[in-house]
Amino acid sequence: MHRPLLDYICQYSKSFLTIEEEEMITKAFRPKKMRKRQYLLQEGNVSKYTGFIIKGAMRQYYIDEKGLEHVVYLFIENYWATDRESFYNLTPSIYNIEASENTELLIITRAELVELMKKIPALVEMIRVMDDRNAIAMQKRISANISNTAEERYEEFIKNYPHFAQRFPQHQIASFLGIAKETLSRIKRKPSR
Amino acid sequence: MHRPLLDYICQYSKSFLTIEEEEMITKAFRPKKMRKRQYLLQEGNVSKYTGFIIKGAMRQYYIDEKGLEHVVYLFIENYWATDRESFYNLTPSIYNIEASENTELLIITRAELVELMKKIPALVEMIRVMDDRNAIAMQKRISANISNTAEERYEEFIKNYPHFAQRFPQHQIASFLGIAKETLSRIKRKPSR
DNA sequence: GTCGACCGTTGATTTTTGTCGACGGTTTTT
DNA sequence: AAAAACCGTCGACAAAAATCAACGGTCGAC
Repeated sequence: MHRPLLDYICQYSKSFLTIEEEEMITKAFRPKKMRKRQYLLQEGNVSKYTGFIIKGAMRQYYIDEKGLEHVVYLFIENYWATDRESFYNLTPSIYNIEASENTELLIITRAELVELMKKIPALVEMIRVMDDRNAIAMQKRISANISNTAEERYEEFIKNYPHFAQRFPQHQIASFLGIAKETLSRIKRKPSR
Repeated sequence: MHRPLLDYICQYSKSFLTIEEEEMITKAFRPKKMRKRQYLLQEGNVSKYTGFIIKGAMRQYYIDEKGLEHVVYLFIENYWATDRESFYNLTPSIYNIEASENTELLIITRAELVELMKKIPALVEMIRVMDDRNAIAMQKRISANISNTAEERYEEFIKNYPHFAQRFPQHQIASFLGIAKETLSRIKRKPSR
């Protein structure tokens, strides 16, 4: 079941892994099965693991002072789920990461990951490339948030992430886009052009 | 004039630089002086350089289809100015990076940076740490954008970046926060608590 | 099979924010 | 020194989106 992860590393590092490296990775990333509604991370805890999603879907959200949920990330296969700040600093997180479907993950702790990075250059390179792509994606999301209307943001979301709309309930997508669920419902109803 | 950069690398990589490393860095990062209103990057061009700001201030923005300017980043001393996507992929950028004051930079090309990273581990480590901090900062900005009102976003901005309010005109800060300049003017007028 | 959560939808209304036009005070340019 | 550009502010109004309340459908738990 580690194949998707190994492929992923090769793809993004643009290099090959030796058999020994593959074995080290397979040993370090432990499989974890989660049922729908289980938490990979709960508010107040340290984000102990980074999880690579093999099969399933998750969402990351926080609860504000008024008790309202705000979705900050949606994850499906081949995404990395963790609260980066908490995972790196080992500080308590304000976020929850919850399985939206029954989900299979490969998980690793910070200490294990640091060790593995010392031994496997391709992993370091993969992480660097992911950081870059992630920074670019976040920049685009910020651009959309500061300059587009709710409708434009939704259309862009559907265009860029067509699979997500089928996997997550509509009110969570609305939250992810920063709009009320009723507003999203009305946007979808009205004939776009 | 390279001292701030060398200090910066030591600080974030948590390691020391040898004399030889310092010399390599000093040779690779070239000083560039820019007058207010000059461009480090213009829309349509490749973001050829990454610039480390020694003295001064810059802003990164783009012009939308309606001809309106949207500020996506504000930079002051000890910030890195570049369009990451364009710099990394060598593709044309949609952004402009303009000096808001007379500014002194240290600039480096992608090819030079790649070479330098092969020779200086502390530089690689510094970039990794910066990527982390940057990802965390962007995540917070996204959280604020999807869940806070204009007034809350402004207060958070003032709290987290107190120096910026003095360095940039108010309408640029409004744009950065994703609100109309008139709205920001009204927020400031009204007695906050 | 029934009950209760969850989910999406709709209408009515309120709140927030944007747009437009105008004005006076600076600063910059010529 | 005059002209032009820039900047923040304000009022009136329009548009966008949030909020509140209610309803019917689906699905899972018991």
